[in-house]
Amino acid sequence: MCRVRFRKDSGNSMRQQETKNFTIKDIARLSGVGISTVSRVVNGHPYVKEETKKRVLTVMEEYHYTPNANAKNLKQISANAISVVVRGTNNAFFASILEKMERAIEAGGFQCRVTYLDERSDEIDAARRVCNEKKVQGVIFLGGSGVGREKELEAIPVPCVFSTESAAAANLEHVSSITVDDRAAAKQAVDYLFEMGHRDIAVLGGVREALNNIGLRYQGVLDSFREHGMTLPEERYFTCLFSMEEGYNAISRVLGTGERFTAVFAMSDVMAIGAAKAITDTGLSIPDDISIIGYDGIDLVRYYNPTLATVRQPAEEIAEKSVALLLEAIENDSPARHMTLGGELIAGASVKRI
Amino acid sequence: MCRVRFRKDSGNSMRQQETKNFTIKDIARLSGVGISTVSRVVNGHPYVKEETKKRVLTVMEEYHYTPNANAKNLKQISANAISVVVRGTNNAFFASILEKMERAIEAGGFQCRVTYLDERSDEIDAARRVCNEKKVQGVIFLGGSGVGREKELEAIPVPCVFSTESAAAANLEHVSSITVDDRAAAKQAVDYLFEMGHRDIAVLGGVREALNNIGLRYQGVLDSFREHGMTLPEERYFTCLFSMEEGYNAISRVLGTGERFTAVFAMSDVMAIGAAKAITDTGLSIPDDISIIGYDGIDLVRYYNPTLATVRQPAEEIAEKSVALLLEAIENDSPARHMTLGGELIAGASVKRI
DNA sequence: GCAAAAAATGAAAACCTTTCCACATCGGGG
DNA sequence: CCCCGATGTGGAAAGGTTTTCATTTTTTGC
Repeated sequence: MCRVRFRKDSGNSMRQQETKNFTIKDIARLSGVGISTVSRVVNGHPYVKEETKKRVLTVMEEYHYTPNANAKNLKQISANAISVVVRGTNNAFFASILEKMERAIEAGGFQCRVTYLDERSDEIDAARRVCNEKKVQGVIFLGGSGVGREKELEAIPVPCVFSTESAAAANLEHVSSITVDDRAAAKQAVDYLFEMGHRDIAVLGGVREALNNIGLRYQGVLDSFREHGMTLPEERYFTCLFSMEEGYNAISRVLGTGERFTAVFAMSDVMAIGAAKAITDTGLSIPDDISIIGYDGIDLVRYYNPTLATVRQPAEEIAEKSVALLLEAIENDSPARHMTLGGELIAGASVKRI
Repeated sequence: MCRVRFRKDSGNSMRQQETKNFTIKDIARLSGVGISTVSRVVNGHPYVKEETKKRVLTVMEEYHYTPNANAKNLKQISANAISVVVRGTNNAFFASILEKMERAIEAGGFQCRVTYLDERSDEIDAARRVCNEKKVQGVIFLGGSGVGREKELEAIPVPCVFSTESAAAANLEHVSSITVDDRAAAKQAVDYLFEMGHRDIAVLGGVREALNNIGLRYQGVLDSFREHGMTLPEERYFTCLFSMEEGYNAISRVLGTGERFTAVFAMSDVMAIGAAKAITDTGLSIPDDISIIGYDGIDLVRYYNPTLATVRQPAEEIAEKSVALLLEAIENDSPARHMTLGGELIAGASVKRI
């Protein structure tokens, strides 16, 4: 009776199914009221007689009515929502920040709308789209940089916060940023290795570019080497992508050639885990033969064997501050701010004093 | 000049920013053509003079025009899209399936639209909403069961596939399913432990309910015990949630009481990792003191120390078959099918023969 | 050159909702 | 009894797009 699904009886060409979506109009007709009354019921507005409301709700229930969010968003002006644009799914570090952001945003009385970006898509484009469509009042970019794109950012009509990427557009009045001092944090990691007596240190990282996190972490590495009166030989920097598999492959390859070093700094924990496995698979021991320290501070490092040392990026604080800054900008029209947080060295059984 | 952002000059109450979204109409006016022409340019339809097209594109570029997806979806009938409704983010096993599904869907010439569900939301509701709004032609439920909700599923006007959850609604002509034989797969894991000489086996799993995956895996465990002429003592079944932390806590607690066993079967790999760390933190060795085998076959098990034995659910095949079944149902109107796949035992250094 | 076919274009309807405005009903106070 | 405010209700416009249909322009074939 509430069946809404038909198939064409023919069995030939277009077997597309015909569907009838119940609209607010149908519900209005079926319950003998006007569409505005149904709308009021749906949205819990006052000034609907109790009896009418009950009748409409019954009909809605019976016909499985669901409001069409497209039409709603198309019409509605203010949604009290914040959008988070995340670069890449499947990233444990971002996932943990995102989770905390969601909580903070909801605690602030806003809805949270997450957009996941794949490699192909552009974050500023995505943000503009979200602003247009969903009528959000602020945007957080998680893992996007927006560097050199001031002109396009200008076209975004709501306050923005760039979170975790080092180089946010710093000269726009509506664009704030929260970043970790990657250079100092990476230096901490390498300092720690030196402090533990290591002299032959390898670095596992990504492609070094001047202004991104990787470049900054690399600078931090160099800082530490310099401060200890040494230099990082180019053949001790191994480039790979940020995944366990890539970390594994990179280190396996190197160790396979007979190359040896006493410690590795990996620019992300997942890389570090891949590297760690490569080391043990080669028959070497962590930390007896090679020490290893990662970067990020994902949960997993605590559960790995041995516990991995790392430099923790303060996910909690990044999330909270990002949201706080954005809410402030939205609610008090306060100017853009740029905050830098510090990393925290987390010791672990993966580093040995030699 | 292409600035579209203003602030009210007052500094007092409503500091909401006023925005002007450029619409297709604006672009039409600004480039001196009709709106239908702009629409054709945007969507790459034929029958637009090269010159006109160029002019419109220039204007679009200049004013950062982005089509409003709400309006688009509101109007558009057929989108050639498939929706995947995923229960829960932050699940490595689902993430790997999802990734493969996305590829398969795009290879099949469809767009893939992912909806992530949090604990609060209902998957069938979400699916109905997606069907209404986005005009998708099929739905895959990743990790949803739909059991006992035939009536509601009937209201979904497109073919559906339930993926990975054991108990899909089996009597609807448009609802297919792909599942793993959890009972047999779990039995394999425990059989393996018996085969390796273990007699004192503990099980780490979730809340057992008759018809869900956990319940089936539990049945498989009992099957194995029975076949080996033994029973699983109730105090050897530890209930916990599916996370590293919970696995760690559960096993730590037990080991802390001095309780001992020679092997653990954990009903998910993340649990197994937590458990493994709890074991080593207690000063025991894997596999010398306690062997451990997990379930799922996430990538991480290969990189853990020691390599974790597991029963791999064939993620690749689950994804491919799910999509294939759905495409078949969409394109050939073929009837619903229900497939069961097998698990694959992956040996690992975490299990020792005793 | 001319007719007809093909290409190019624009106007307007439709998609589903919210919201504004107008109207109706109903007590109660004068 | 009348008017008024409060309460309840419906009609219609608006929001941005796609699509159909009609119309104009261009090309093609003879």
